[in-house]
Amino acid sequence: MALSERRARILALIVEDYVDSAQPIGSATLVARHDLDLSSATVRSEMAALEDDGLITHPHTSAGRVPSDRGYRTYVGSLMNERPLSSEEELTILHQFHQSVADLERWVALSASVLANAMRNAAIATLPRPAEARLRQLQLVELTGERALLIAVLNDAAVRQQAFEYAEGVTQERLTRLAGRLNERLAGRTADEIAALDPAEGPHAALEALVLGLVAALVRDEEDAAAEPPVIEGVRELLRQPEYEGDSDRLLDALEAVERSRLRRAIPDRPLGAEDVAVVIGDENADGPYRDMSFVLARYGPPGGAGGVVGLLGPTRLHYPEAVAHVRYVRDVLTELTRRFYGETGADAPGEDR
Amino acid sequence: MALSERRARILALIVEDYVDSAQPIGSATLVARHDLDLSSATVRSEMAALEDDGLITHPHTSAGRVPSDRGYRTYVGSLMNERPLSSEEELTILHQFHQSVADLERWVALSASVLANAMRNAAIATLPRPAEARLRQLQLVELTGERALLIAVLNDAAVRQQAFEYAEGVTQERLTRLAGRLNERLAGRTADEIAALDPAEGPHAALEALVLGLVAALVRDEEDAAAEPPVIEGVRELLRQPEYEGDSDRLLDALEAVERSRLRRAIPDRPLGAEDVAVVIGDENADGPYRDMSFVLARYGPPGGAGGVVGLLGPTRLHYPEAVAHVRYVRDVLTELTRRFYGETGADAPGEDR
DNA sequence: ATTAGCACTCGCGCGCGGAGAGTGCTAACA
DNA sequence: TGTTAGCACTCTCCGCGCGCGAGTGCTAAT
Repeated sequence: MALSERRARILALIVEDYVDSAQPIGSATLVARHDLDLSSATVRSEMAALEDDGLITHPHTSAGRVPSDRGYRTYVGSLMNERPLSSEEELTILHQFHQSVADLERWVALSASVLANAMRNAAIATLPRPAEARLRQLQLVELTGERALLIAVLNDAAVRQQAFEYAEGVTQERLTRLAGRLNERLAGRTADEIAALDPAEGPHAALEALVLGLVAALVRDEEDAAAEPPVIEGVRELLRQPEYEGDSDRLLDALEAVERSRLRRAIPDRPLGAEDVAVVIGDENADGPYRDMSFVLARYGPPGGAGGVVGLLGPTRLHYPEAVAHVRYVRDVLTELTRRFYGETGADAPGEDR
Repeated sequence: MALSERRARILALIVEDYVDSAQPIGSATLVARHDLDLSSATVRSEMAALEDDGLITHPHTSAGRVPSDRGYRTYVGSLMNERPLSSEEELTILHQFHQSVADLERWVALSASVLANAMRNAAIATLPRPAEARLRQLQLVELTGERALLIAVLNDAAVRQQAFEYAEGVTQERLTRLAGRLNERLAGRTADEIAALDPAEGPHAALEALVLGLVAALVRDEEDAAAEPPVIEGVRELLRQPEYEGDSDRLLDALEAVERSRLRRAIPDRPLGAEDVAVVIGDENADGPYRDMSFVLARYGPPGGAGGVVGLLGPTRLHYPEAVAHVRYVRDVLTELTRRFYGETGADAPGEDR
């Protein structure tokens, strides 16, 4: 059931007006606001048809029309045109990155912050996870006579630490020697490879086995995209949206939805394609609290390399064209920064020198 | 103007009833609920006196009485008795710590979580900061030809990292030698001492100076208690309190108040005494958003050693006796864990073996 | 197919009035 | 002199009815 051009036009106008005003849109208002060459009666009959198709609804009999989730989906899928950012907008965004220190974690948080600000909604971003985690180097530091710290540097330059205890008193010197020995055997290995290694013989076998186990666990965690919940910014922007105004219950529900541990599960774990920006609208979300919200997500990071997810979270009433454009651009910037951080020399990307 | 015993008793009852019910307390209700040997008229005249003293107020003419901030202050200062925790309550709390892994950062977050749960309000905790930060050990790891990672382990077992770039290509081997040399010179030094060191001579002088500067900055940051904002747990518990029910504006204000960067500034930086639990009530707070909230805070950590702050944040209508008792106990547990983590063998403390 | 006209619906804001909780004052009482 | 019963008074809260206005759906004319 392809929409007639006129009907599609009307749907698009309803979506756009409603996104702007957060008010149900009436036929007369629509005609007036856009100087349509139609009477309000005609628009009404088209609206009735759109409602039959399940693309818009009525809050109640005597109110204007509001897009349904399916209506937004149709709009996003085939009706909207994706207004790319102006170069000023791009510069404003780039500028914020250039002011920050050269640290991947900051950049990730900054991405969310930039998106949240630009779109006046919440934004999320996950730290980059390598496609495959390998140990780069480990170090052992004595804390007290029977307590030590294991520090592991991974191939994605992440530093993980873990304190542990052991029975016998061990000196820093012995720990350093052990670290040196282990580095030779473990550098560049994956968690599985480390776990499969033959246990050592000799006097320090117990300690060595202990450390081996810890290292394997640390490396394994690193691959697990779900390990670290995403950062979220702009929660207050989100909650200031009119959908929550004066409705404390919905507001608290939304607050529950943006809890980091909950978000970790809500983000689709199926890897997003490299190029596209995914839009998940309302009831397309599996998890309850997100049923009246939308995600606009993209994967960042070089193809096949370390990467994460960055994107927006808002009510279904989102400025989708702007949202997609912003997410796309921030993703591109972040991909380039990631690439540069890991020192791969890839093709040039949107952000120029710094 | 010392309160007569009867008047004090009435104030205490008003505070306690109001804390329980969140409803203004009328004279008749008070008499009925507590079987007072007084008529409501007598209570009314006492209430009028308490109101003259500024200890309670009227929301409006025909409503019951509500404690003022000064009323709470008087109650906390001299009227309440500090119900210590029952041993079941203590065990429940200890239990939660024992189930967690042996990691100080987790423990700190857990403390806030435990407090928030027990008191159905928000709770905060800062990571421990050493009284004096010293470098324990550093390590340099090559990332790419012109990018490396500096890892510093500090005397409080904290691990800090910082990526940096330099012009010439440098091998891991050279970095390792440099790290070894620097460790000999820098181990156990404070930021000031590191910054005051003579710059190196020779071929790697530039690189060495760069690393020295970074190390000094990292160590200095560590001493800065304000560097890392406190963790906060139980925000939703707090916002579910009746004071915010149905009032989205106040709710959003409170949400602003619990933002971590804001909390960092709100926590009194004057070091709390070792023993006491500090209660900051309503308008005793300098910062606006906290004017109708109360903190119940305590310092944890061995005296003179590494420590932080743990405590509660709620509306002024708090169960102060329980709050103080809980904060005190969690502080004691956390102090003991901190002490154990750093390997000092101090006197025994509440938590027993694990 | 489009449109003007029209009756109808329903949410929203407003004013009103009564119920209920609580106060403050006064006068009587021990 | 402190305490208490009695009473008038004050406000808030809540439900109710009502009119306004925006908007719909239908019908009949173009």
